[in-house]
Amino acid sequence: MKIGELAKQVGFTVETIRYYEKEGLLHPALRDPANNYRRYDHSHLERLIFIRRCRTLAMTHEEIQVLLQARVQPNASCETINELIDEHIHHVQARIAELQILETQLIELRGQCRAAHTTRDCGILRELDHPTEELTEPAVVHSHVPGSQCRGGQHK
Amino acid sequence: MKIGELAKQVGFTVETIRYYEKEGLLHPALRDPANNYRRYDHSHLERLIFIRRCRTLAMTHEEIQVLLQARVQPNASCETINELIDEHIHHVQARIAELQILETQLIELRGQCRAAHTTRDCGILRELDHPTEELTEPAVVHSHVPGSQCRGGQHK
DNA sequence: CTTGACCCTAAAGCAGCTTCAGGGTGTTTA
DNA sequence: TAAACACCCTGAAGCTGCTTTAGGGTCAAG
Ligand SMILES: [Zn+2]
Ligand SMILES: [Zn+2]
Ligand SMILES: [Zn+2]
Ligand SMILES: [Zn+2]
Repeated sequence: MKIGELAKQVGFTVETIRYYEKEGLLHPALRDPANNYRRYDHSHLERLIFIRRCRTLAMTHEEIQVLLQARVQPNASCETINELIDEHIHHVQARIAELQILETQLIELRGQCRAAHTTRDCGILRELDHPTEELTEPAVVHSHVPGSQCRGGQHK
Repeated sequence: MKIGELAKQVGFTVETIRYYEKEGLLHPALRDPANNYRRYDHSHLERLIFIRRCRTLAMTHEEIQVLLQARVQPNASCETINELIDEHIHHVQARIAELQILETQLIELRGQCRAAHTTRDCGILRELDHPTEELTEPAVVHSHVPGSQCRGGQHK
């Protein structure tokens, strides 16, 4: 099948699939000699489904590579896999903890302004200007899983 | 004061401060005509402290710009500020919710392998290969606050 | 007068894509 | 038969918020 159909089947865009090939996550497809189009078979599809599931679980390409390796070594011990998943769970839990601290701080900050008034008298700005507690220290350390930063608003 | 001292006072690196100037978060500093070094005064310091607090709270530069604007318009209503903070709290809460779903899924996945054996028989790989439930759907939608993805391990 | 600490700029790198620019292929339809 | 349209290709740049690198000037102390 051609890349467009593959994309539809697995739920990636064609660009993403080409990107994965370039990154080495997906084996290069055979090319149709007539037009140089990529041709995919069932093994590509299975591999992409696997990758998609891993990405859905927020693994890095590096982590996924390890799992893909293990997948083609059926006689090896699965200890590596277990460790990887365990570590990854820690990554996610660490990020959750960071974000929960953030949430608390933000809600407290929000509480500094109840009624609408001029910015001059806004408790929020005041708080941001003169951090009261030493919450100046980064609640968000750079743990392995990002997600502390707030990205540009693409929600309409 | 020079950039190095300012950096020490506010806890940014000099590179970050120069970067903020280039991005328009921080007003360009006056330059010492003799050597072209940047010279900072107290207002720069205050502004940087404000920015630092906002970054600690995981706001984007865009969000911070809005707050900085409000800060220099003392007679405007602080409604904008309240809305911004409220929205930002939602960003964080949404990301926490996503990560908690992730956590649940990962722990369930981990439960597929109890004893160590060969990868051929590993329940984890099996599960990743053939997603049982339709958890194939992205638990991690791209909400405004990132943090679903797991970045390359820089923890030693 | 050299060492070391500090300052400068411009460009590239990070993760994981997405978007763009510029062009070929292939089927359908007016 | 030609235009329209959907699909394919490549390579490079853009996104976020910095950090790192390369390559160089400035200045105080020893
Ligand atoms: Zn991880
Ligand atoms: Zn207010
Ligand atoms: Zn936000
Ligand atoms: Zn196992």
